[in-house]
Amino acid sequence: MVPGDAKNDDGGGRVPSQLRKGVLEHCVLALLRDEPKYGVELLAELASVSVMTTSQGTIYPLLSRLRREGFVDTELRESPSGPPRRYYALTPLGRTALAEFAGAWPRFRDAVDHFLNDPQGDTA
Amino acid sequence: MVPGDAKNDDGGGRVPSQLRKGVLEHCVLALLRDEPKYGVELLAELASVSVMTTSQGTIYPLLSRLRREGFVDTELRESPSGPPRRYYALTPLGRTALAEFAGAWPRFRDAVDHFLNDPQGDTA
DNA sequence: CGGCGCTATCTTGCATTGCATGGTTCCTGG
DNA sequence: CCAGGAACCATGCAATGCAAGATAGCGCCG
Repeated sequence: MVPGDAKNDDGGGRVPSQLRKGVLEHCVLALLRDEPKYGVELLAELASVSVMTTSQGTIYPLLSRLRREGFVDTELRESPSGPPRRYYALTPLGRTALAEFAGAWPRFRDAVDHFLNDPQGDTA
Repeated sequence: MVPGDAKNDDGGGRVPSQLRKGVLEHCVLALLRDEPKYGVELLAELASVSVMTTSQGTIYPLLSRLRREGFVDTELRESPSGPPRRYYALTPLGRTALAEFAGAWPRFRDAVDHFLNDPQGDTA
């Protein structure tokens, strides 16, 4: 098994992996907002908030997609020790997508909160 | 096309359909928390919060899955006018699943908020 | 100098799940 | 009887996270 892989994080609260669908991509864009980062670095920053822990098999296909669709630009840089790293940087298109998601997310989040807390539409 | 179908709700705020993955199912469980409901009724209540608008092609396979996995129990009742309706009611297992999700959701929600608002881990 | 392990990237195949489309059944109204 | 609507369901597709495995550069230690 490849080191750095993440199994199901049952400790403390299992979050169905399906929840991450369509969100992980935008979290990655958010992480790139201020500066370019490379794959393993992104993986570590995601894992710093345990529910977002994911694996290389998830992040690399995702990054390839972002690149193919023009949301990020890449640049190969040498590492001080180890193989070269591929850095990903937001393009203007990527920034637009991030802003769109940032606008849509609160509506979605509040909708789920609504159904969980007030499923019958009771008047509070 | 079947009446009552919902296309992409672009008006007012596009929410990627992938976002709903793994959430819709639990919203349905939440809607059934207090009383049994039938398919078209669930569809209408979901649509009352526009970002959750979905179609029959989504809800019926989902309900079948919930039934197959023992989260809901079903009962056929006659309608005052029209074909009989299949009512879905939560089983104890379904309540457990709902409670689990209700516990996991806030962690997930806060994680996304974190990345969107504070991607670099800055101290506020 | 040669093997081992670490960092880092990438590929393949699969499972889950929302969605579009289309079809069937039952009831009501003309 | 026929038209139309309400309600249910099945099929096939597409998006995407994931497990598992392959490859390559670099440094350490024997």
